Amino acid sequence: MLTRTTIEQRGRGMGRVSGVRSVASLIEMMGAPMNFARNSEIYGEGEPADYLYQVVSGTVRTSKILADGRRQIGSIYLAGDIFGLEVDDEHTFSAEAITDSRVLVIKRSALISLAARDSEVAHQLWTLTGRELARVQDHILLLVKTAQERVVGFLLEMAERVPAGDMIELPMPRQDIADYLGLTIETVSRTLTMLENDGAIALPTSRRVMLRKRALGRLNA
Amino acid sequence: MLTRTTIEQRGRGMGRVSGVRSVASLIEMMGAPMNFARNSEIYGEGEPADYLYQVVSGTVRTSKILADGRRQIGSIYLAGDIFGLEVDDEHTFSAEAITDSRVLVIKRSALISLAARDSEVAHQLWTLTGRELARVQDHILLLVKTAQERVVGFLLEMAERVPAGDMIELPMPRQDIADYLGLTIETVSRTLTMLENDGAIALPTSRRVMLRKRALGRLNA
DNA sequence: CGACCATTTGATATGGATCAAGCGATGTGG
DNA sequence: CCACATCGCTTGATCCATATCAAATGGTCG
Repeated sequence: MLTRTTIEQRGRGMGRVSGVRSVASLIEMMGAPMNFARNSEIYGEGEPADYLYQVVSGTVRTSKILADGRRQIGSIYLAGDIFGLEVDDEHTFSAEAITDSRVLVIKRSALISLAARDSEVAHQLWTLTGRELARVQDHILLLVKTAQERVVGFLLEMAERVPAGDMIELPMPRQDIADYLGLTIETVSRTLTMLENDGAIALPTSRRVMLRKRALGRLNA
Repeated sequence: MLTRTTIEQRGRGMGRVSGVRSVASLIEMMGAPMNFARNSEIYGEGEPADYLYQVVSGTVRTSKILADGRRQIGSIYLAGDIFGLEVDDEHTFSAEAITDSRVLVIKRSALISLAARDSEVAHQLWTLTGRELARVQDHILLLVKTAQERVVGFLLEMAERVPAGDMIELPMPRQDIADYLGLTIETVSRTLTMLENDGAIALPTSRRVMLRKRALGRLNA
């Protein structure tokens, strides 16, 4: 865990930055790198949302534990994705590294005060939140479908997001897929074997999936 | 349906407005009133998102039809709520009036250009999108629970949002509740009668619900 | 009163959860 | 280098919550 001091040092002086207005490039220029081991917490639910994060490598999830102990995964972030941005001052979900991950961290207050002066930055913050909203809305649509449709939807989403061809490497174990889709690991597993039997995918290893998009598209009601 | 001309006329001159920076009050001052009959469309999925809306009276839903014909309701808007704000240029859901409704309409482009000059307005737009995000995230948590928990969650949400005591008037028929919760009307109906039998609610009419919050809270895992 | 629509109630079917066991890869200690 | 423990995944058997199909009831408006 990086110390607060280090982050402040790197975050300092943002007011002087000029001509750079993409939040992503601000993070890339001034973010402090931090490493998180598999399953370690990046921030907790209810904690003050003091930082904004960008995934450099690895995979991150946000999640919430329900009263009955079940866990719901809200979002999944892959390399390049920005997460942890809140409009309120508190994180509404917690965030954990799914695999060993490297992220860049930048102070939220610095961005917000920059946004007050620079309308381009303000627009970017808005856009980031809007993208998040769009993803969550898509997620809702997934959650009301059948198990097969959820799994197919998940695979197609991953195929879009990991820059690869038809062979994708799942960035997470079955349990995380299940908690993202609101299913059990057994159902996820069975559904994948079913898809394999139907020739819609191939599973050379449990983490590698060969997608036959034509067939999947047909199953993706 | 109000003509475009009328809306443009009222929307004109926003640049001259000064000292008023809440989006809600901008809409109230300059919005054009429109009326929509029960079940009529306010805007369609995929249409350009040229306007922003505020409910004056009535109830509005946003929805999407899934490939199999089922309908998912994304959000519900009551008097005072702002809806239709998009970061992209297109509406991702359609919006319909659940009951006869009156809404105020304002041009999105006017707000966006105002936001470019006025950081307070920019911050407001961001906040509105952030609130929407928070609601959708809560909605996701509802959708992975049992039928009883979903219905209880819905009732408690309504109790918070309609300014009333323990007796609330449901602003929508069973079918809309079902489509919001990802259930069938039969399950919603049965669950309500069950809650009544358990003494957690009373149902003097199908639209009026007397909430015994103590009991409901206990059921709301 | 009668027609229509929303809601409730009933009977049955089924998709996914649960409980349980087996399997295959990875890693560790002897 | 092999035996064994561990962990993630798959497969199997059964159960149960909710969907589906069907009919009855109730409330509203002409």
